[in-house]
Amino acid sequence: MRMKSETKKHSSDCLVAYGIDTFGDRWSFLVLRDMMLYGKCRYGDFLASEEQIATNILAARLKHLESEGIISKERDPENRRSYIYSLTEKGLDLAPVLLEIIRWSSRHLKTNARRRRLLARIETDRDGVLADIRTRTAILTPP
Amino acid sequence: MRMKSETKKHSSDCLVAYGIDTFGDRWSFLVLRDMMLYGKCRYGDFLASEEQIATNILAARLKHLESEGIISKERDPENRRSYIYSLTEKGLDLAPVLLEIIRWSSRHLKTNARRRRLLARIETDRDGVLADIRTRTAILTPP
DNA sequence: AAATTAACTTGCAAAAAGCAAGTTATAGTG
DNA sequence: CACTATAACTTGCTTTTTGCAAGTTAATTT
Repeated sequence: MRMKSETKKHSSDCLVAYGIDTFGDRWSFLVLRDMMLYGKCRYGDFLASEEQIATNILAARLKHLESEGIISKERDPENRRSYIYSLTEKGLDLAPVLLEIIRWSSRHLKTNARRRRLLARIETDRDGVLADIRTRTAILTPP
Repeated sequence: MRMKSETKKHSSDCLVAYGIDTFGDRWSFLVLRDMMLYGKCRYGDFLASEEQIATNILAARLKHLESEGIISKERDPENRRSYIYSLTEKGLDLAPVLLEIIRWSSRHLKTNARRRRLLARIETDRDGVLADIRTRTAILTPP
C-alpha cells in the first residue's frame, strides 16, 4: 500500500486519487466488503475471509482505515478481549462504490444463482440494500 | 499488484474481489481515470500524469488491462510510432464506479471551485457525463 | 492454576515497486 | 542521405511492501 509521508498526505490533488489512497487498496476494500456485505465486525472474522489476508497486513489496514476515519474501533462490552469495528458515516458512504463494483462484475463474470440473486436485489431494491448496510444487516451469507 | 497464476485466475469467488483483481489496483485505476476523465489515449500521456507512474509499471498495467479486455491497443494511423489505447465496452462500463468514487471524495474532501464544478455536473447531468465518457470527450481539462 | 481464545507484534524471506539507463522503430531536419 | 529527435517500451538493480510463521499479552473458560 502507498503510505503517506509527513508532509504530503496524498499523492495528488485528484478526487479519484484521494479515494484510491484512502480506501482503495485491495485488502482495505475487502475488509470494507466484509463489513458491508456480511456484517463482519471482528478481527478474527476478517482473518477468516476467503482471500486469506495475513494478520500483520490486516492489522495495518485496520489502523489505516481508522486513521482515515472510515471505521472506528471500540471494546466489545460482552467480551473484553474482543473489539468491535464499525463503519463511520464516511465509511457507510462508500456503499454506492461497492454496489457499482458488484454491478460491473456481475455484468462481466459468468453468472450463477448466488450472484444473480445479489444483482437482482441491487437492481430492484437498491435503497433497501443501502439501508441494510447502514443498519449492519448482512446482505449475503458468508460464502 | 496481485498476478494471477495459470490455474486460478482470481483470488476468490467474490464479485468484489473479481473487480479489484481486474481493475482495482492503484495504477490501473489511475490510467482508467486518465482515459475517462481527460480523454487520454497515449503511453506518453499516461506517463505525464500528476502521480508519476514509472514507465515499467505503466507498461505492465496496460498489458494487464488489455489482457482483461478493459482496454484495447491499436496503431495510430497518423503516426506509426504511436499507439492509441481505448476503452472497450467492458472498460466503459466502469464509468459508474469512477463517478461514485468521485462523489464520495467530493463529499469528504475539502471543496474547491474545480471540484465543485465536476461534482455539480455529475449530480445534475450524470447521463451527459456517461455519454461524454463513451464518446471520448474529455470531462476535465488536465490539472 | 492451567489451558484457550482474541487480537495483535516481530523477524525474516519473497515479491513487487520504483529508478535510471538502454533499446527499437519511426519521423522530422539540414 | 545522414543525423537528431521522439514514442514506446525493456532491462538491471535498489528499495519498499507483502506474506508467512512464530511469539506476545490480556482476558476468559475449565
